[in-house]
Amino acid sequence: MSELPADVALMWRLRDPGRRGPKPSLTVEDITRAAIEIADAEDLAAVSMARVAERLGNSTMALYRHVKSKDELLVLMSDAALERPSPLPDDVDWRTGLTLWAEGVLVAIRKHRWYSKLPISGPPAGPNNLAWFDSALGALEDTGLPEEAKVGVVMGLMTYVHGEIRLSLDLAAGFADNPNAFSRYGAVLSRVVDPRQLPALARVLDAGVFESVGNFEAESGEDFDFGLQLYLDGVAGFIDRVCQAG
Amino acid sequence: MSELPADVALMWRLRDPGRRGPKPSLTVEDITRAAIEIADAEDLAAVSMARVAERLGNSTMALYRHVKSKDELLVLMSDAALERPSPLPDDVDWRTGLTLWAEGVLVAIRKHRWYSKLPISGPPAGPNNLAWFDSALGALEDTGLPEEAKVGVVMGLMTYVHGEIRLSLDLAAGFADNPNAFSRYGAVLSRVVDPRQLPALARVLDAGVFESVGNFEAESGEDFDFGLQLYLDGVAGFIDRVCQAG
DNA sequence: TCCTTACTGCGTATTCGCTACGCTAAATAG
DNA sequence: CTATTTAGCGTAGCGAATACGCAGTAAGGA
Repeated sequence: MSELPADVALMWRLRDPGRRGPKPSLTVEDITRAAIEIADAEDLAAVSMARVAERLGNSTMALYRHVKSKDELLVLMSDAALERPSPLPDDVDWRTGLTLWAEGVLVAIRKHRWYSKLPISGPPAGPNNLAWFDSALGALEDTGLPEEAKVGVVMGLMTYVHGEIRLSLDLAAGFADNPNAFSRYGAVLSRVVDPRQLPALARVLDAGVFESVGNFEAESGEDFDFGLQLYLDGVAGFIDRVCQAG
Repeated sequence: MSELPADVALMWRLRDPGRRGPKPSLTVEDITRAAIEIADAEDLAAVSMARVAERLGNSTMALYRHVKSKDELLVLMSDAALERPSPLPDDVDWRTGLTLWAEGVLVAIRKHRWYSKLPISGPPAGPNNLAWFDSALGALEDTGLPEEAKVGVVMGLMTYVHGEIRLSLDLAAGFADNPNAFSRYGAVLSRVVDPRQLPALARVLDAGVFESVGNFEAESGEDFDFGLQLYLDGVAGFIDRVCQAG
């Protein structure tokens, strides 16, 4: 029985209950929760070991008895911040299932706007992340795809969904700083784009695409769904192809 | 004539050539180039103002005459690190064009493995980023899509491509640290996944999907192309639908 | 020519972050 | 009761970003 990586063991709460020594007054979960609360209230950049310890009424160095480094804490946060997915209804087709799934991810991450600023440490390994992974795979159960293809489809979907969320949250942050940033973007580009050198972009600007002010939240939701449905269209074609061949 | 944002002005080299005072011994391009060289050779984390200044034979604080903050420097790096796209051949259809485009982005970013660790500061605004944007829009020129739809398609594509690159570069980094990390991943999961709670994932593990060791580079390239083609399948359907309706 | 003025380079110092190290005290095993 | 393990934490080292102000330099104007 080889050792599991330390962060995985922590996320799954697999620790031989240490016998000797004083009772811990802190748990890893406390630390993770406190860090998440700070990030929620302020920013990921506001999460320092000192701030977390202060919020728990402990000294900075006490945290290092429970967490090897700040990076490890970030890994723990990346699993703990996601709540479990609610189970998909049994009677929906794969496409509805994956759409619901994607919207669920969106809802879950929107509660923690710092989430997509976390560094990627590796493939999903914590209980919550794996539960989401499982949920998406489950939606493909009746498609008849081979397991490896399911993994490919779900990986691509995760990439798209996380990328889109990252982008829209970051743009939303810039938007909050400066409410007319979006229409201003069109103005800046038209000052700088030379139609000789960037003709296609110039046509887009002429068409006024970046001038609509509108409701930013709503528009970014539309973009999210638009790209998602394109990807799912592709998946549908892929499933047809595989199943006719099989 | 309203002011452009400072970073945009710097990226486009729009600065009234200062008249009085000593000749600058540094330029913004020097600074940006030095920072990129450090990041290439070591890591994005190795880029500190002190290191950049040292490499240029200047003092740390001298940099601040040319760059407002380190964040601004990162923005400059994010444009300067991308070389211009080579023009797409004139006679290819949109799909071939976008595939070439995506591969070009992949090649360009692979030269700077720190690229996807940069924080997103906003929509593309520098000359190189906009050239890539223009290039992708140009590939859709003959499709008859309205300009706004082209933008949506390209935005989704950028999201997917950048997300996939980010993921694959980060996994590759973990892989370099520990060459059997991938097969180890399967072992870790099977230790931790309960088939009762995560049945779909357990089936994937049983099928041995995470046990192939193989050539990691090649496999990640396949995944990249697989997801890309799924997305482009979706775009093809979208174009058909729009053009039939129009 | 000489002064004014704007601008560059840079030394100093502050503030903040992560974390190695080692001490003290607590709790348990034998 | 003693030895051992472990928790909390104070101190200190190191490195990073950057505010501030001084000194020297080159152009414009008299």
